[in-house]
Amino acid sequence: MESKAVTESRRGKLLSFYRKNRRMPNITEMMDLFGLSSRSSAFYASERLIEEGYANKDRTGKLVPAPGLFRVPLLGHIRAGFAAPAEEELADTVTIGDYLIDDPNASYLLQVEGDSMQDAGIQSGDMVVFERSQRFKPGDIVVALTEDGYTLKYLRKKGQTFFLEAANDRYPDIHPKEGEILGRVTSTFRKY
Amino acid sequence: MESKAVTESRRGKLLSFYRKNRRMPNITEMMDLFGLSSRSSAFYASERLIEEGYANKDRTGKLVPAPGLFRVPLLGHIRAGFAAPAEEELADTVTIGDYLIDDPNASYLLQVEGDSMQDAGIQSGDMVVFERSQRFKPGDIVVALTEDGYTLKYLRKKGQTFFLEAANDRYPDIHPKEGEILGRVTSTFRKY
DNA sequence: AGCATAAACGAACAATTGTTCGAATGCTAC
DNA sequence: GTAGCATTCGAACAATTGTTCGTTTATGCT
Repeated sequence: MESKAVTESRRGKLLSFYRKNRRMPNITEMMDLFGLSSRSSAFYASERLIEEGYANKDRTGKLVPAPGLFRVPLLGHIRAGFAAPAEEELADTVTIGDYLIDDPNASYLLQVEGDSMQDAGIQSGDMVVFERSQRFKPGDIVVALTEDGYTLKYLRKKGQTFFLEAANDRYPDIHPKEGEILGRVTSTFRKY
Repeated sequence: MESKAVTESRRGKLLSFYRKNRRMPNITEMMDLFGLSSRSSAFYASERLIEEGYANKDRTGKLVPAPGLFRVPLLGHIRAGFAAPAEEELADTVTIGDYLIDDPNASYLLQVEGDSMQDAGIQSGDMVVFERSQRFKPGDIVVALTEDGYTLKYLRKKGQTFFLEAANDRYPDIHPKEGEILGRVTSTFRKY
């Protein structure tokens, strides 16, 4: 029984279709996509894909992507400087966009220039997602709008007063005015 | 004419529907979604959304998300340590998942543990996307599978020999054997 | 061989699909 | 007001939708 392999190959075609058309195929399109010549065969095939966790169906019967479809293999953990074993078998599911942005309506992007947050692992050119809100606490990396423009800094607290500290010794602290802090950095990403 | 505002509010509803159902609504569903009582009104509304760049239509007439639907406002650039002006008006389009992964079939995730790449802005806990291929060059951050497990290192070249260098002075260089280098790091991301 | 199961097929079903049309309603500017 | 435009409505169209059924072909196992 090579059914597993067939279904796996169809997962690839399904994923390609989804990436190209930004929607899942309907039964007729699956027929073409899989090279079948009967719509009922495609219907049968779709049920296999659902069994494998690659897709789901609406209450209306429409095909919808399941998390498994986007699966990017998570190989394991890189331990310390001197590496450690990792379970190649283990595959976990991460949909990166949704993972990085919790509240799409309050989230904004900033591209970082300069080295003020270098010691916090944020380099020049990195993209920063920040959530516009007043719910931040000491230790958070915050986006502040000072008279000079946007800044990225650690929020610190000394006694009752907040101040902004760069993650780079070469920059002095800043004491922000009321309402200058726009939000909290929730994630960052970088492309090489 | 407040059409712009109405359409903008419908974009929100459309985006919510899409995030919830992982597909775009059909005409009937749009009717319910927008509180209209005629399918032809929803059809008309859909054409407005297409005009605004929030959606598109297949050759089959099905609604498909356009890049504008996922738009995350890009506020501007944070310059140097001492901030710089940024055009709040400017909004650019980034679909993060697609942006970070070029070749979905050859890409894998690793979660970093340890501080060996700290000076390269990769911290413990960061997620690393790497592309499994032999096309890498000196200066790339590569994933190597040594006898101790996975390691993340800079690929360097001295004369004719390659070696692996950590972005942290406390770790020594490694001279990898043939075929030990699995691939090249193409992007990283981190969530706070 | 023979049996059992899996997969594909073609025909048919009612329901839903995107779309068009003409008529009504609302709104803004004169 | 009235003229013009944008929007909504309800009805109707042919085409496509997901699904079911009974039958046929392929595959694996003993």
